[in-house]
Amino acid sequence: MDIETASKCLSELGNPHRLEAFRLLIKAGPEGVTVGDIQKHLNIPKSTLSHHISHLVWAGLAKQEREGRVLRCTANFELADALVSYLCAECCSGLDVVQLDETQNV
Amino acid sequence: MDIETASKCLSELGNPHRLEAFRLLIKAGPEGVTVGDIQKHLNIPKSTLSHHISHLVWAGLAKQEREGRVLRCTANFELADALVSYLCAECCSGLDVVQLDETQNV
DNA sequence: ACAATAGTTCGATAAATCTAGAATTATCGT
DNA sequence: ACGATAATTCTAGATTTATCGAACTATTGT
Repeated sequence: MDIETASKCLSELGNPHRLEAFRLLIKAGPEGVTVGDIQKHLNIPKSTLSHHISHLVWAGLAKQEREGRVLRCTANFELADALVSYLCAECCSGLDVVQLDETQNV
Repeated sequence: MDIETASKCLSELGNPHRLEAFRLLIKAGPEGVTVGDIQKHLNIPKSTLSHHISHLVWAGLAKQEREGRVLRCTANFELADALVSYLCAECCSGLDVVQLDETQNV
């Protein structure tokens, strides 16, 4: 992960609609969700949503695959992990971050 | 950390100049660096740099304190850590992230 | 008071982004 | 073939962002 890739990803995630959509993709796991599912959560016009999803795809953070009439979206988990690792290594002090992965409430 | 705060921070870090500047602030530690120091690294006009730094300050990611003629910039380490923790919890699978904090090369 | 240094603020321009309706494409069921 | 569903692409306007020279403010040393 270089700084150009990182800033590209951060820029794309730096939009409330896209961050929320990406969060849904991550939470959905490898099965992903359809564009329609995302729309139900975000409640924005289809064309606007489609534009945001294409941003995520362009940045490599998500991919889309057709399944009949629906398009299934999945997160790029490797890239998401690489981005967080980059931020851990380069852009945070690392004091209070690790334990959050071990357990959320200690 | 809520999603609005997170997307605000990510948006500000989603610019190569600002991400590089912020990285310098983090690496500098609590002593921080001056605006002039940052300019030497980024090699962009003063007014442009000042604009970017004000973005970071506006987002709460950095602060500035006058020391005589120079302005010393420091990162907001708490916010940086909170942002990374948020991303770990909400926006990554968490499989390959933790160990990077323990050691970089295993 | 003056000159030099460090940085910000102003102002203007160019470029990118966000939004969303309308038209279009793709697929499925009958 | 037709209608319904799912989503994209097109187009355009409004807003935001990035850039940077010029002018300005603050501080220090002489």
